[in-house]
Amino acid sequence: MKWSEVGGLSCSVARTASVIGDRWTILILRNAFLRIRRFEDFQSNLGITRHLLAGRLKRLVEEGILARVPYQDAPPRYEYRLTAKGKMLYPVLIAMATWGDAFMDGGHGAPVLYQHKLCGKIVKPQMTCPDCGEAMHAHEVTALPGPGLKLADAVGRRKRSA
Amino acid sequence: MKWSEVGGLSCSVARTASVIGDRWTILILRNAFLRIRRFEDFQSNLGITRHLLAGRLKRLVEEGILARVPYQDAPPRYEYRLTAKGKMLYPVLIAMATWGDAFMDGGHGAPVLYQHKLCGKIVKPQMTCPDCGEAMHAHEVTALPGPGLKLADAVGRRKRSA
DNA sequence: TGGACTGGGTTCCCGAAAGGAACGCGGTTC
DNA sequence: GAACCGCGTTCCTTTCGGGAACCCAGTCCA
Repeated sequence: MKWSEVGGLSCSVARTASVIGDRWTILILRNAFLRIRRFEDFQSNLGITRHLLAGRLKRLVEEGILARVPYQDAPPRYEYRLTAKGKMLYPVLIAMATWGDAFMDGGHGAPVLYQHKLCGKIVKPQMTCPDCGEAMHAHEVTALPGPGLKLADAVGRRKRSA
Repeated sequence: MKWSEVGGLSCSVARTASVIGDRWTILILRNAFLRIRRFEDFQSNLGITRHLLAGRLKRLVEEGILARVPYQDAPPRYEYRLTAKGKMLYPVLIAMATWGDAFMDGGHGAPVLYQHKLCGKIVKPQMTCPDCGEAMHAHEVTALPGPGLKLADAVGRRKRSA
């Protein structure tokens, strides 16, 4: 399955999903952002089987999202650290956390709070337009074909009936 | 597997991942945001098997992310529309699209551009702090235990060695 | 100097889920 | 009344995930 081209167009969401679009990978990244870096720590913290963890870490390293770096020489040991590319996934994780806090908290409130170091406030991060600074919601955004578009999409085939 | 509690804590990311954390579900939601609403359209657009599509749509309806609403009476036909809860997932999809555009474009540029209707500009949405308005990056955020936290996390067990 | 330990994996087996394709079914159109 | 449409469901095969055991180099300790 060529996930990156699912949907009849070269879709950035599909390409991203092809890399981080499974539960374990998302949770590994979450832990990576929480400064967990070692095989044993990922394994014990997540309860993932060693087998799957090895595969996921390998994939993330291949994709340049994690880097396998030595942290001691004798015996040689490695840890997995987010690369710059990996760190750029933070908005995805934060968006998921924010949504989960809002809708899946089971009535107990958010399990984790996010404090913005620059201003010191506990905040719920939001997606904004870098141009006008306003929050961006689904109905305020228009998707347009870009330069990397390869194939026609089904959008517009059936005109919005609402 | 109780995905919502993986990691030894009731994690919002895990809870969100338990609902939308697989490739097909993400792509279905992407299409839903692109105003695709009908079984046949999802199926032909994504190439997903009818079997899996039926299951994913059912799950998303159960979770209150999509609503199955009739659009004609004879014969009775239904379409799947994002609920308010579903629409709140837009930041997750936008974050994924933005990341994919930045790192997975294969050198061809972004396949889809996002125009903010309020200001008319083509933008790359970003995560910001609603308090101070600055962009939020991974190293500028501190995660703190919140009221919904049930169990101790491994964070802090091994003090940041970097 | 050899036994236990540690970090970081790999192998094996089995049951669950995904892929692919065909089938079903109520209702409508020609 | 045959074809068609929208929306699924069933069946079968292949792949993937869960669980546990095993491995292995290097170190620590007696």
